[in-house]
Parts: sequence; C-alpha cells; structure tokens
Amino acid sequence: MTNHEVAQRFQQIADTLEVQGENPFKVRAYRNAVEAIERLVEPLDEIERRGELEEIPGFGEAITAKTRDFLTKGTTKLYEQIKNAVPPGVLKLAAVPGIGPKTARALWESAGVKSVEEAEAAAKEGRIQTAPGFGAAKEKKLLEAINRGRRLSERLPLWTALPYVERLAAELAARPEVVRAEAAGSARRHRDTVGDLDIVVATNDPAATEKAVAGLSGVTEVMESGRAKVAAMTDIGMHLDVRLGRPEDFGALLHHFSSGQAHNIALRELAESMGLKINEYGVFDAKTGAERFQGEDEAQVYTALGLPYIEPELREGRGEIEAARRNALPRLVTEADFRGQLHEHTTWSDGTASVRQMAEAAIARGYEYLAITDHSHSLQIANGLSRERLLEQLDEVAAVRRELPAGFTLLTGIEADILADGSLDCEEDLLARLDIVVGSVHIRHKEDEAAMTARVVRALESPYLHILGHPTGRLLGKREPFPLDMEVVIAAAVRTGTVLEINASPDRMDLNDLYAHRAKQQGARLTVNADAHSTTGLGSLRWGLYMARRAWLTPEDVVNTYPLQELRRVLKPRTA
DNA sequence: GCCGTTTTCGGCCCGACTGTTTTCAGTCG
Repeated sequence: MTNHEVAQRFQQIADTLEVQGENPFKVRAYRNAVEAIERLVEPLDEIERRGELEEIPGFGEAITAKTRDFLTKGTTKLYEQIKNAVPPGVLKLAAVPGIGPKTARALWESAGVKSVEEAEAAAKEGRIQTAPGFGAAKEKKLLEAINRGRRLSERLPLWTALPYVERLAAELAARPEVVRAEAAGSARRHRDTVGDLDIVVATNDPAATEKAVAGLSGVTEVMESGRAKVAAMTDIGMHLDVRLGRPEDFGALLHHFSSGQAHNIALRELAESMGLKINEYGVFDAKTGAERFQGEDEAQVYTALGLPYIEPELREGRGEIEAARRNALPRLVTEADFRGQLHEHTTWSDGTASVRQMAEAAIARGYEYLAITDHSHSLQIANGLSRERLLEQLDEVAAVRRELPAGFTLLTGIEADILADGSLDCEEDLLARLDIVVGSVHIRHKEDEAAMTARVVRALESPYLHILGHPTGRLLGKREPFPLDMEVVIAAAVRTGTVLEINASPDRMDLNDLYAHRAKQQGARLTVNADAHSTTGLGSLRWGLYMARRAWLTPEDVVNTYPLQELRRVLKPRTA
C-alpha cells in the first residue's frame, strides 16, 4: 500500500470519527498522522523495514500498529469497523465549507439526509428548518454553503494566488484609515498551491475598513462581517479572509495569520510552558495579563519567547521551533545569493531572446555567469538543436563571450532530453564539449513508476549529466508529477554527484519543497533556475527560490550561489 | 490518540462570527 493510500485511510477514519462525535483530540491525532505521512518522501514500507515507524512525529503505539496492519494486511480492525458506519455522502456533506461534521450528522439523523444533493433538496422544500437546532436562517445558510462550495476552486498555483491577494492588500493599504495591509496565510509562506486568501490590516477605523472589503475588485460576496474579521468570496473561486486590528497589535496579527496552524499550536504550547499566552493580539503574561510587546514588528513575537526570528516559509510545524530553540535555524538562501543561472533558452530553440540579449539581461541582474541550454534535437516542437545547429550555436556563444565584460562568463550547454531508455539525446563528443548539461524528461512520461525511475537513474549515471531538470515534470493545476520513486532518484543523485534542479517556472516549482528538503537531508546538491525563455523570464527565479527556502536550503545547498570556480569544482567530473 | 526541562495521567491553541440554545455550540483558520 502506498503512503498516499495509507494517509487516505487515516483521513477517512478521522472524518468518520468526527461525524460520530468522537473525542476531537483523537480526531486530531489521526489528522496529524495524515499530514505526517503526506510529508514523507520515503515509502512507509522502507521505514517499517528499519523498524522506525514509531519515530515519525505523531505516530504513537496505536497509529504505528494500524499503519503496520495497512502495510501487511491492507486493512485494520478500526478501518473495517468505520468504513460503512457513515454514508460517504454524509462525509462529503460534512466537508462542504461552512457545514461541518456536527451539522451533517444532525441532518442525517433527524432528516435522513445522506448526501449533498439530498440536503439541498430538503432545504429547498423547507424541511430543514423544522429539524431540532435548525431555523430558517440556518436553512438558507446551508443552501448558500452548498452553492458556494460548487463555485469554490481547487487550490490555486501560487503564481495565480499571490499576485491576486497582494493586489487586494494594496487596494486596502491605499485607504486613508489603513496604516498597513499585508497578504498573509499560505500565500505569504509561499506554498506552491494556495487554498484560500488571507489579508491582515492595521486600521484606525475598523468599521470603515470592514465596509470597504465588499467593494474590493474581485470580491463577489461577503459571507461574514465583523469588526475583527470579514470573510468574502472572490471571482477566482477562493475564499478571502480579511483580519482587522489596531496598528499597535499588527505585529501579533501578521504573525498569527501568516503561520501554519501546526506552528501556532506548537508556539502556544511553548509559551504556556514559559508562563506566557499568545493570541493574535500579542504575547501576554499568563497570570497578570501584562503585554510583552506592542507594535508592527512581527519578530517581537519570537523575541518575547526568547527565540530568533522564524521566516514565514519555515512556519509549518516541521521542527522549526525546536531548531530555533537550539539556535540552529538555517540561513535561508536569498535572491541576492545567486551568482548565475544554469538553465535558460534562446531563439536557437523556443526562447524569444538572442544569446547576447540573455547574457546582457544576466549582467544587468548582477550575475557572474549564465548557461545557455537550448533544447536538444528530439524536442522538435521546441525547435530542438541538431548537431549542426548546436555547433553553430557554440560559435555564436564564443563570439558573444569575447565581447562581454570581464568578470562575466557565458557558459555553453544544452537541455538534453532523457530518452525512453534513459540515454541523453545528444552525441557524447558534443556533451563532452559543453560546460553545463541539463537532462530532462519531456516525452514518453506516462510509463509506470519502475520504468520511469530506472530511466531517470540511468540518466543520472551518465558521466556527462550535470543537472537533472524539473525532476518530477509536474505542471501545477495541469499535469500530475511523473510516477517516480524520488527516494531512489535522490539516492542516485547523491551517488553520482548529479545536481537536482528546482525549476522556477511558476507553473512547475519542481522539485517541490518536500523533495528538495529530503534531497538536502540525504546530501544532494541543488540548483535553482528560472528555465527562462525570455530576458524577463530570468526574474521567475523567485518561484523556485520560494521552494528552496521552504526546503530549509542555505546558499551552501544551492550550487548557483557559488563563484564560478567553485561551481566548476563541484560539478560532476567527466570520467568517461 | 499523543505526549512529558512539572507529568506515564490528564491535559491537548485561541479567538471571531453566526444563529437561536437566553449562555452557548458549531465552524473556521
């Protein structure tokens, strides 16, 4: 059974127990297990083989035993007991935002409602408002929740959600009574996909700001509205939460709504052990209620707890608080650390800028080097380079290089297709001449996991391959990742000295944060590249940088932050 | 069900908004 399948079963257990009214902390324990499993890169089988299941955070005696059952028998006693206890439609109803487990159960038990459709029909016939605990208003809200649920988008890619929420925040910030307005939530943590939008606002007139939310461009409906919070629906199908506060509370407010739930829970538990209490208004002495700081500075929350500042990207409850307490937080890589990029295209294949234009754009960005890596021959849809055209391009690169200022180096290269058998789509004598060889899978990517993994591993074993480009091939919202055993791929990258790319194309962000973090843990080197197809495309680096930072990467982990001599030293030596 | 610089038992983050239950439960983040 795969990790995802085990996680789904624990999810189903949690959802069912919740509708059944079980102890909420037990439900949380199962949900924590789901999250812990979803962030594993290594298969549970492997971890079990080493006898280390119980070391997974959130895995105690019971969940370890049940996981073992799933792995060996495909099921476990509790799962068999609960799987038919609640109709699937009731679980779906409970999952509609705004409805919830208690309401779904009440409708099921008192009105016989067993699905979203039945709930809708019953509400339309006015049969809900007569049920105990319900009224006309609640019946109306139920219908609205069901309708809104249908318009709700799946999680959106960050590159869609972040500019959108930043624009709304800027609209609010422009208001006279607003002191500050910032995008918060998972968008500020730079998760690769975003499930809802959060904005925090420091305002001198909460009533006026509250009203203004309805008039923001893109807001289609206000669902809840109060002095501290407005919940709205937007035209991109995302919920928007705007939180309002006094300017002197802004630091605490921004912190609270920028951090993942697991981070906040862990932080508040730490505060409690120190005799302190944290909420979105500040840090307080638990006994006297005395406030420990005031102001707009988010970092003060950590200062009040005796901790160094924790960057938003790290606030996911993945051990960052423990690391902060040990003063062992990573010095996260920043945009200013980059000395160049190693995977870019020109008009020689499917780019829009010439070799010279790309070089000049790189110089303008302050880079010390740039590699030109156009597509290889077999990717004809992208005007891939034949042997003859690649040789011509090398002449042009050499000519341009001579005219560029000293201190900048234009590197030759190619993005060679990894063919179905794992070989590189370029002759060896050519590969041997190039400074940078990126290898990527573009075609025939629907094979099974074993075949895909073997294919990529064979490519990694090539003495010519420096960098594995966009390793999982995902396109956010459009294409799932290839079926790949990333644990095996990472191990092969470490063994062969091949660098793994975090491709920064906004719709790729590939490797993602989990894989990049695992790669770092296993001792792999990484590189972040825009995979630019234009001069402005070089600026897309930031989307990959976000993944790198979420993966706890430091400049030492990312080879294109190195000076050129150092970069050349760490690239795979040509031993063939 | 998990977990332990107080604890192997008794806790488990904390607050906003809504509706209808006149004192709070449900949902959300």
